[in-house]
Amino acid sequence: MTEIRSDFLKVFTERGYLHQCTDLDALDKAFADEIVTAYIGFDCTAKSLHAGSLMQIMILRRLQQAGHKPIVLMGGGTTKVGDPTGRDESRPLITDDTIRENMDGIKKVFEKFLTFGDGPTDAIMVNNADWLDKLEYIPFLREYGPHFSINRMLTFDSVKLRLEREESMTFLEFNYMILQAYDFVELMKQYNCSLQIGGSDQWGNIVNGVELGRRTNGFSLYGLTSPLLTTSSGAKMGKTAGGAVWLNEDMLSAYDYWQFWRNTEDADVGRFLRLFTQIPLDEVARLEKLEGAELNEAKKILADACTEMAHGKAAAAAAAETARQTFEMGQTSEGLPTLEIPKSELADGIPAATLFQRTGLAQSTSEARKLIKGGGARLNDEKIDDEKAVLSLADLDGEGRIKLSAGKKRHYLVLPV
RNA sequence: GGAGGGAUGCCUGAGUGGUUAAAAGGGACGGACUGUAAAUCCGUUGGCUCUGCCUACGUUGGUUCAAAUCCAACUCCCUCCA
Repeated sequence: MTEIRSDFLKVFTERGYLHQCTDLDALDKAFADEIVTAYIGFDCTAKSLHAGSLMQIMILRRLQQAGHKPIVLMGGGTTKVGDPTGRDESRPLITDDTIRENMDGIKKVFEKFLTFGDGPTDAIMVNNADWLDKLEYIPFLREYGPHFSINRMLTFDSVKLRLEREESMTFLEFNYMILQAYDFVELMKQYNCSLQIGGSDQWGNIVNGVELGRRTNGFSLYGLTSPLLTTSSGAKMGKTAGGAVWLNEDMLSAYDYWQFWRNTEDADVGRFLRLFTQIPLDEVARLEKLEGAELNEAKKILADACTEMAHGKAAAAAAAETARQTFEMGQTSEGLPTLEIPKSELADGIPAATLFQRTGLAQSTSEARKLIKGGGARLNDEKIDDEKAVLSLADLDGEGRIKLSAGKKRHYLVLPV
């Protein structure tokens, strides 16, 4: 193909967001000549999005910065059906109430990354339940059904893999791709949205939408996908000791979020800097060349930049400072996660295992006991040897608090009140 | 509607009357080594008021001194036939 001309696609390819495109040349021309409206859909299966969706969010942010219009499509309708892509089993059905709650939680994160409003390049958020809920079965089937070939649908990975693995796929799930295709056409009609972006696993769904638009209305639609993200050691992106790396502060603290990025594998630093920060490419090139322990500096810059975007400058700085005190100075920092317990309870004595369980450092008191037995539990930085140890006021440190640690990285402060 | 196969711990998957909280692998967590990395090695991996007790092999009931293992019914899934 010829040289890429548009600013957006230049950034998109240089930074490593590009996986596939339905027609890169034509799309490049569109981006160079006009304001393109593009959308990415998000399922409402949890109260917050997690790091796995961060790449899509960054893409919308970049799109807006390059002078185009992003649409955040909330899957209020499609979540009721459940995307079978990449799943061996049907999703459990989610109730309407839960979907609504999830959507409210997810909305919050976009305000941090995008500028919403009524201007030509302001982001908008729409909910596909607005049109999907109203569909009438027979008219919909008659109008759109003829454009879908079952033969073809069976060849899409989302369906094919299920059938090959001899897992069942219900008719409900089978319809997901039809609805997603219809979304695209609807967004084109309502908002002149001509581009759908998504992860590479969404390719089949996206292509369906592009074709449906062409067949029903003669639209010229485009599809663009980003690579599926895994860490260099092959693990799925977005897991940490405590579970998923949520983007909402009430699901995962800024400190833990910062820690997640700080713990990036060496081999991923450059890639993550390009994908998840806006640090200039020449600076990224310099950072990723650092060797050995020096690479840790790059990881801190990555963590700072990511945390700043998701939680704000102040929270990022606080998280970095807490980490510095905890790991580099070996001190007890105010910024660590904190649990308050009644002073009277501590005066009576409280088993260490129970306290570990209450902070969440251990899932159960049994697990806490095993942690102690295995030598991974510490009290004010001293190893706990007795799994039946009982803590009391005598265990408070000079500052009047107790620091509990599970392993080297997970710490908690217990404050008597 | 008919015939057959299946449902085991976070996941995959062995076990087909007692020594089974249940092999093995994966994942996860902890330890060692390091650089708050990876790889490697070691340990742990149902819960609790923990030398004991309680719950667990789809659900419910039964046989037995004893069941994940045998029987019956039910639920769900798969395959083939109509």
